[in-house]
Formats: sequence, structure tokens, C-alpha cells
Amino acid sequence: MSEGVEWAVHCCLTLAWLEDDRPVSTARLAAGYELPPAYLNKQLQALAKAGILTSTPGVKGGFRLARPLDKITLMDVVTAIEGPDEAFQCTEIRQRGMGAEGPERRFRVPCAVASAMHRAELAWRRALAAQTLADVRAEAEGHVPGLGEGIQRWYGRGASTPSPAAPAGSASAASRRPRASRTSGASGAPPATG
Amino acid sequence: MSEGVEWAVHCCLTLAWLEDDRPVSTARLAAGYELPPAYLNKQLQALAKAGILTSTPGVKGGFRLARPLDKITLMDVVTAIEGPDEAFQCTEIRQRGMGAEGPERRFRVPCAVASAMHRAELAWRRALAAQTLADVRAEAEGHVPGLGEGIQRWYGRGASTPSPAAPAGSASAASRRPRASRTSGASGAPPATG
DNA sequence: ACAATCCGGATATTACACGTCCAGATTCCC
DNA sequence: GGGAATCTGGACGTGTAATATCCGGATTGT
Repeated sequence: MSEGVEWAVHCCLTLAWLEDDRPVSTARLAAGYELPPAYLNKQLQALAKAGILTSTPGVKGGFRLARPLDKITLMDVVTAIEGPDEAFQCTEIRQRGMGAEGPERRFRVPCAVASAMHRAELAWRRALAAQTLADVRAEAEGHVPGLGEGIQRWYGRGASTPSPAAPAGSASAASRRPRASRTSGASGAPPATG
Repeated sequence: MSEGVEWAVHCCLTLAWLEDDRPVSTARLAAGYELPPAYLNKQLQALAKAGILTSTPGVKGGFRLARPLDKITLMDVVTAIEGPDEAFQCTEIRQRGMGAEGPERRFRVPCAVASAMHRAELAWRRALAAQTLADVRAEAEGHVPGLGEGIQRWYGRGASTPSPAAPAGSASAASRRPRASRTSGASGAPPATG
């Protein structure tokens, strides 16, 4: 699954935590998580096209939540970023080679392998659709009580200058960090116990 | 999800349908589905390393099922081919930018976004683990009654020459076919209604 | 008018899935 | 014992998609 999903969920939560009707620009959202602004904008555009965010152009423009968090499921966000395709794509190898003879017999019969993978995918999608961003927000606040206030404070004083410890060019510099490789052991990831 | 999962499941089913204790070589399995033999061998090796198949070297060697189909779940095959990593990889962007201040607070707290995605992944894995290859085989035979006999017949006479309509070089030629693009409409895929 | 922003496309870079090839080891058959 | 077929593991090449940047155009606030 692409990294954009993580970015999208966190940005939606941030927009809700700010509790501010004014739109938030891509640059400010990107600074809040040290993400490459131009690329984050692509993900936000996808969210807007999916109806999860609304975008307003102009000098005071940016993105806002199109509806409250309890009306946005994780399935909505994943579909907006990843597209509607299933993870398992049946290429019908059963109809090649030995299955090629007598094509009139098997052609319209569903592939049992694809059907089974499809059922598992449905279970995944149902689990995603059963969890709203409001649920995720509540769980995060349960872990860290002062979360919303801290974010409001950061965005309140941060304005366009991202952070005292992070000057303007830090976002593009931090963006060069590659995703942690699965094969390499615990290299750069913090413990994050739990 | 990589294409190797489809190959692996179909190959396991074929090995069961043959009802023959003798090992089947990569070349014969590849010919049966017009797959690139060298690359299919990589997937079969992964299945062997996962304990799903057993491999025997030598001139009459090849691959056999390590246990009956009802002891092999789709989860086993997917894990063998795709590895143990979850689809959603949390990169902890919550601890970058505004979350970087006060690292002592949030570091050991689980990420609610990752937790929610993890629950969905668990639902997927449970659904995969609940379906054995015996279930898939039964469903396929329900669709096409004569399936096992047809495969036995093909492998019985096919020997090392793959097929009358498919000469020796056809497998590598057919392997050049790219996976159907999601964006392009119905281009090359057969109807496969169901 | 100007600056900040969104929008959409073009382009570059990187990672990974896909696929081939080769040397080595093992086993079967002659 | 020798040769052929096969598995094993690694190196290597290729092509596509994810990642990331940039630019021109449109829109809006100051």
C-alpha cells in the first residue's frame, strides 16, 4: 500500500483537530509532518476529487474537510488514494496452456482462486469501512490526551514558518528519506512500542 | 499483490489433481500454464522454503505437496510468496514536524492510524486463513466437473513436450504479456462472467 | 497589480516486480 | 563413472509504478 494513505489519514485528522473553518494550505500541512509539499498536494487533490476534502483556490485558499470525521471511513480514504482495484488481480492463467483447449467450456466459469481471494479482500474492505476517522481520532486522543490542543498551538503560532527547529528548506531535505526496507533490520525506525 | 500468488495456488492445486506421488518438475508445471519456467521456479522455491512443497533434486526430481490440501490455507501461500510484512507500513510521520517536539511523550505510544489499518489487515488474514486449498479445489470442481481428469490427461501425455498447439518456445513468448493495466478499459481480458 | 494558492500535466528519479542466466550440487540412468 | 536433468542460490537485466519535482494556467485575497 502506498505511503500516501498514511499521509492522507493524518492530514484529515489534523484538519479536524484544528477546529477551524478556514482552509489550510498544502504547504502548512506538509510542514506539520515534514512531507514534500508538491507530492502531498497530489494526495490532497485525490482526496478532494473523492469528496473527502473541499479545496478553495486563491491566496487564502487550501483544503477543508468536506464532512465530519464520523462520516469518513478508512475505506473512503484508502479508495481515494489507492484506487478501486483489488490487490489480487486474476490473470486467468488457468485458461492458458492446458486450459486453452476447449475454451467454450471454461470461459464463463468464475475462477475459484480469484473468488477466494475476493472474499478475503471483502473482509478487509468491510473492516476498513467499519472504522471511521472519528474512531481513529478518539483512539489517538485516548493515548495522548492533549493531542488536539498541541496541534492547534503548533498551527496557531507556526503560520508559514514551519517550526523553530525546522527551517524552511527542511521539508524537501527530509523528503529524501526512503521508506524503511523490510529486509533490513531495525535501522531507522523508532521503537514505537505497542 | 504479486502475480506469483496466483501461480503458486494454481500449481499447488495441479499437484493435488495429478494424484501422483512422483515429483513434478518446474518445466512441466510451467508448460501447463504457459509460465516462464525460471521465474516460476523462484516461486516454487519460496513454497518449498515455507514447507508447503517438498523439492527433490536429480533427473527425476521436482516438487510435491508437503501435506494434503486441507492443511494448506490461502494465508500460507500468500505469506510464502509475499512475505510476512503488512500492506500498510507506518512510517511514523506523526513524530515528524510538529510531533518532533517532546519526543519523550509520544514515542512509546502506538499510532492509532497504524492500529486501525492493522485491524483491517487482521480481518484479511483471518479470511485467508479460513480458506484451505481443499475448499478452493472443491469450488473449482463444482464449477467444472471433469477438471481433475482433464489435468491428469494433459500431464499424462504431455511429458516434456508441453502441448500440440504450444511448441517449446511459446512459454517465454507468452510470458512477455504484461499484466492488464487498471486504467485502460477492457482490453485483453476474457469475459469470465461471475 | 501582485502574491499565494489550487489544478493538471510533463518530467525526472528511485524502488521493486518481473524475468533471465549461470555455476554448483544432487540424483537418475546408461 | 559419465552424462543428463533437475533443484539451489545468486547475480544481472528490464520495465513499470511509486515517488518527487517543476511549470503554466486559473482563481482569489490584499
